[in-house]
Amino acid sequence: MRWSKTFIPTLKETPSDAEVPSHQLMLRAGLIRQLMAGAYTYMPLGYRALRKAEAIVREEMERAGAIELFMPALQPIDLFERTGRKDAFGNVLINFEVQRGDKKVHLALGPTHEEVVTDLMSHAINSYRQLPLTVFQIQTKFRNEERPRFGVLRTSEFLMKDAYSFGTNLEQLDDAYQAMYNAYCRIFSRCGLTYIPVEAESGPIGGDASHEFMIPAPNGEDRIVHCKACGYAANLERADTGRETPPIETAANASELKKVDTPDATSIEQVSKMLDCEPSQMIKTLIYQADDEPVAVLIRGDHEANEGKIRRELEAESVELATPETIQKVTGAPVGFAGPVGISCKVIADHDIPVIVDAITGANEGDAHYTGVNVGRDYQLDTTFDLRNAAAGDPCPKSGEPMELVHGIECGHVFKLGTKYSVSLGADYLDEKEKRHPIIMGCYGIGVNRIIASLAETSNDENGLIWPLAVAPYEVLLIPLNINDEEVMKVSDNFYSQMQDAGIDVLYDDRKQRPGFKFKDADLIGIPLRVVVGGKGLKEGLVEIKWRTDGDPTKVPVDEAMDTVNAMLAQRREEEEGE
RNA sequence: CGGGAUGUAGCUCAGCCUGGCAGAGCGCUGGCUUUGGGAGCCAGAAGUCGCAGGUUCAAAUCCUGUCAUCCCGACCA
Repeated sequence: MRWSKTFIPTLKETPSDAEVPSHQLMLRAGLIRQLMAGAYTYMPLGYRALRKAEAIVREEMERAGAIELFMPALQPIDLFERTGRKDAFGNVLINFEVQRGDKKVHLALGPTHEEVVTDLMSHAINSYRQLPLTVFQIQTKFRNEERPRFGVLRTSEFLMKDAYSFGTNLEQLDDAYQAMYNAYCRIFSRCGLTYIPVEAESGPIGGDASHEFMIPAPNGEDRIVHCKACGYAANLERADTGRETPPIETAANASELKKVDTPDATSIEQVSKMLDCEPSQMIKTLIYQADDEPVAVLIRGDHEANEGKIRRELEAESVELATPETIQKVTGAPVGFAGPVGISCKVIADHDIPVIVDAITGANEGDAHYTGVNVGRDYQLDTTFDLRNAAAGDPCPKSGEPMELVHGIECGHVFKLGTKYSVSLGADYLDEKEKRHPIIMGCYGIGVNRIIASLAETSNDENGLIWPLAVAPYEVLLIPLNINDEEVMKVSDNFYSQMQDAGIDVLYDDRKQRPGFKFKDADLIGIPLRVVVGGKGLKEGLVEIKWRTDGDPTKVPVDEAMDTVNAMLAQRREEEEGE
């Protein structure tokens, strides 16, 4: 493609609305343009990259045995009512009524396609002989994000590859899941991304029934803990910590229990400021309503309670923060002054609680806290639990080594669904004994835009983007330095047609611009291989070839240049595949 | 939905406090020169100062409302 004939509006300055690197660079490199919050046009260069990523996804899906189909984005709201997800999605589900003759039809724009695909299979699958089956599609999804942000990382309309597996038993589900998991690893590595498969919320099936594929990036929305030693990684909410119950005994040097006035100080922050202490010295006493029973949960002041873990330890159906009335009843104090000393309900504590010597807690009395609170003497614990979110430095549950906190961009998710949708939408099959069973399903998503955005986010330098060959909009950027120089143009035109003939994706910068201008644009858009034809070099019979990441170009005789380019591309392709 | 910020030329921004001709750089158009890391000179085009209302002789500037965008939080397949 000739640059002069395509449409690549690069920007010298960074638009003020863009904050994260991917957004800034994609805008500046002319890959995208914003229409409104959460909706972007993919410009020719950006769309080429997107389509290359899409092609890799498609290839690997097919290699894994999945079959491509294409479902409607417009869906009847009825399907979401039957699965209960109209309420579950709430505002996120874009839905509206349209007039059709004398009827009103209530439609939704698909945020995902479990309903549609399950409905499809409920009609199309009758027998166990038709299973297992995995289908996929690559299609635009719609979600009314309450807050679209980070440019193209979180949008209300996005390209997603979604696959769904159908099987008769757990072995078939495991096989499909494993096939998808492996395909995802290949996809992300072929796209040149470093990725971490992360254990995620596993739902009703339990075990390792769900993984998210995270691209580590400082601006990622998700926080995960990661053990470098053994590779264990999990969502902050999901992650176990390898901590154990410490000895529960009163410290020998414990100070006296004292009540101090803390007027209006109801938060950890306020109390720590008023009493001039660290939040880690404090015990947060949260009163939860676990089903019908109020329970006090003790968490260190600087930690975050994890309601999922609390619910599991209490074996409760539901856990939520208690009402002010309940708190008043249990603690005898208004909200913000609860503490374990003399409280009148069940108390459970996190592992980190009993080791706090001379802790500070609420006094179960308005405007007052205790200092010098010590386990065994002032309050009693039988044992302790893992009740909080994991934090940097926590020991890994597998290796015991300290874990690090990593921010990540969620680019893929594999999930064992079980029979949730097949039951509610009546997708059954008959087994060999003519017995009816719900089909066992799995679902597997990849955000294709996020592959591109993650690359922009993580693969760049101060001059611009750096594409891997596999996803780059073009593989080679051919630059004649002076289009008024006949000799330069003769050689360049010749290269251009030879490259096209060789099947190389080449962008030909035939614009009437000064060399500096072209070099700056070249670095900005980050095409992997740059071939420069200039008057000076030609006098010695040389052209310059350089990877985007190289410091200096290699000078090559004109008649060897094509061979060199082909060889360099071939080698790089092999390296990227082999990763 | 709560908190914060910003809306002035295609882009980056000044002007607003203290009301009085609508500004600069980049980009764009034409011309000449230049041609190895975002060129120089000359001449131009380009704005409903987000929108609506109010105060005033007079509003980009002050007041009220509203919309949009960005950031933090809440929420989130």
